[in-house]
Amino acid sequence: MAVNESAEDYLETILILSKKLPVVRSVDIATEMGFKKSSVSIAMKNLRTKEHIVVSDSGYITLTESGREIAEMIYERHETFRKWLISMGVDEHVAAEDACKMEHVISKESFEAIKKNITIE
Amino acid sequence: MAVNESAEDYLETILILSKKLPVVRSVDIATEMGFKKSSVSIAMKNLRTKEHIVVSDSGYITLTESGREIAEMIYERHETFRKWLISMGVDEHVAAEDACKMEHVISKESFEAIKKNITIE
DNA sequence: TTCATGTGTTAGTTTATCCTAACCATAGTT
DNA sequence: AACTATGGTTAGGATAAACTAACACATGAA
Repeated sequence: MAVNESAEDYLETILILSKKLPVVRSVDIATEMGFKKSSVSIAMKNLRTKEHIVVSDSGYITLTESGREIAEMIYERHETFRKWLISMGVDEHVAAEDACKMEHVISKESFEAIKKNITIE
Repeated sequence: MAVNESAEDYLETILILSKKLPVVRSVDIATEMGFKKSSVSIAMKNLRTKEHIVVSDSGYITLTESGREIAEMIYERHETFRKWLISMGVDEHVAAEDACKMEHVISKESFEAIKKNITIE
């Protein structure tokens, strides 16, 4: 179940894209993340072998149970940190960037403690 | 002046060690961080060429002005996050670990906002 | 003096991610 | 049918940061 930071980012991006696109393809991920399609291709191969995603014959990517779990965990952290920082007056762009990094490095225990203790707005 | 995460960790460790040891050597850093001495040797070479440290003939390491600045910034963040997490009930060990990661990834702007808004204790 | 220990360095390896470049397949257009 | 664009894959390169292994050097003890 353990994944590295890079894989977490890809999974989160797939989740976000699946909210706004009818289907998610490698090239969509590459565009969104600003990576080359070759990099995404290899990352998808890894996620596939770890069974965090399934890829259809047409190249449509969907999260598996485990992939979705990771993606949603990361996404929740992202949104929590981002909104919290913004509510304290941090620039929106900076807040999103910092949230994007903090979301990966924090333990479950610390995140739960923070979530319980902070007030947004 | 920009340094990467790894270099920041080394500088912070040198600062911490200099508070509790009469002199700081490569091997002390290796022991503290759990790295091999060869890794530390190379890291010290980099810090030396960037003039963040000075190494005496006997191998004693001291921070330069710029090195100390970085180390103290990181250390302040570390202590702020660590104490804050502990004050919210997070296990001491986990708090230290998470602080050690958060300290590197956050922007100055976000850190100042957090520092202003959190209450420790 | 010889030998073990402690410290530091160097060379070369590993792993993780990114990259460029080249290629293949499909589908739509002329 | 031939061309072109789109999307995916593969091979190979770059970089960063750790590693192992081997060696140099100094010092203190047998």
